[in-house]
Amino acid sequence: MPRPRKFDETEALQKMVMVFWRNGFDATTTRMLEEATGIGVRGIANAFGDKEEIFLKVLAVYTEMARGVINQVFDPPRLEAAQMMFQGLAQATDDPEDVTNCGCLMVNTVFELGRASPKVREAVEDYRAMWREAFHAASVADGVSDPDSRAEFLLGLLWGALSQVRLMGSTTAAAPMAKVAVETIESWKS
Amino acid sequence: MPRPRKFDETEALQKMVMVFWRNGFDATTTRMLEEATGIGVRGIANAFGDKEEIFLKVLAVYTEMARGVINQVFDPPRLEAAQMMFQGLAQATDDPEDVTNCGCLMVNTVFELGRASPKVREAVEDYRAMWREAFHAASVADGVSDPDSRAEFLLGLLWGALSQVRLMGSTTAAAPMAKVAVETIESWKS
DNA sequence: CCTATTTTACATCATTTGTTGCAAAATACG
DNA sequence: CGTATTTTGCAACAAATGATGTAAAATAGG
Repeated sequence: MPRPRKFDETEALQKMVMVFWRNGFDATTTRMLEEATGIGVRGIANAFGDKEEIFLKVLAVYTEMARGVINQVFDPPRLEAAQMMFQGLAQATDDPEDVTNCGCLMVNTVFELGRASPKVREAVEDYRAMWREAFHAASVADGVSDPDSRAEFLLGLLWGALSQVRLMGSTTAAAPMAKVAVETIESWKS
Repeated sequence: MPRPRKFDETEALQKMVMVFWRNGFDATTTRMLEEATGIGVRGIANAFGDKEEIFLKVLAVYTEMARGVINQVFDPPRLEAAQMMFQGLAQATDDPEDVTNCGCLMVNTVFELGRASPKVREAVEDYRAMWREAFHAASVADGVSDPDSRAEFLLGLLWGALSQVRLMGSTTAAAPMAKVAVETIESWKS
């Protein structure tokens, strides 16, 4: 009985992920979301709620994207997988418009919103927990001592490297940090 | 002949440094600057210019503050000084209102403004160059090989650690990264 | 075909916020 | 004491922008 939607929800969400990823929360205007999705403001608000609700849905999509990568690379969970993550992170992208040169949406979000929104903070914490667990499982699988601390350290190093990417606007900026990360992990083995 | 100012310029600037440091550029409103300095908007604009000009002056003050610390700690320039920097960075502050728990104004600024303002970006680059040179001089003084890369790496690690501070809102968040930084530098010696 | 229900498009509203105009106030010099 | 010049405070302005009201449009079921 109702009039059907003219757009695909998940497709629209993915487009909005890119907009927020590239511009952050504040700098993303409703007009930009209109242009990116082809949907009017009213339609967006009708389907996804207000700006914060949209952003939370965007963060959820982003988290699932990352979860997919993690599940793929950390199968089986190994420290080598962590090394691959760091190496891949610092790999140069040919396309200057590549969104990965914007760093990580979660890292950037924390800097922008800080502790302003509890729900956003919660989403970021969940995201961090996901990575922490991946690193922890890898540490356990390779039998290193004190996997808790190792995981925490790797998480910090990852976020630091992503900060560098955002700062310089290029994934190559993380190369020095990635290099030492790989060497450090290597020294943990055996 | 002119009417004299009711406030001290450098004192007002230092107070504004704290406001921007704690809240960032966008979240800092003219009203907050009024409240912090006790000067009206008109007086601030009259003395320092518009918001971007104010911010640039604030960045300059911040840079000089850091330069003072660097000159003190890196005298003489030694890798041990770099180690002390990292250790001090991760030291817990008793006061939860301590502004150092907000991370580094320069790091936070890059995340917020990105490449929006060329002048701001230039100020950040100058700030980074200052630290890079300190690390470089220390590397040269201790005779390590490839001081250029070492300096770049230490700079990246420092910014990564400061990202962690901002993220978690506490200097203790940088402890794991500071620990590995100290160990890594230690391994360079001899 | 008619109707109920949702979507859509357009416009408008309300709020925030950086900026500026204007007149009064204050001081140093002649 | 008078005046020139700057500062100050109040207010209003202008722009950006997220949100919303309203009516037309579209579709599925009766």
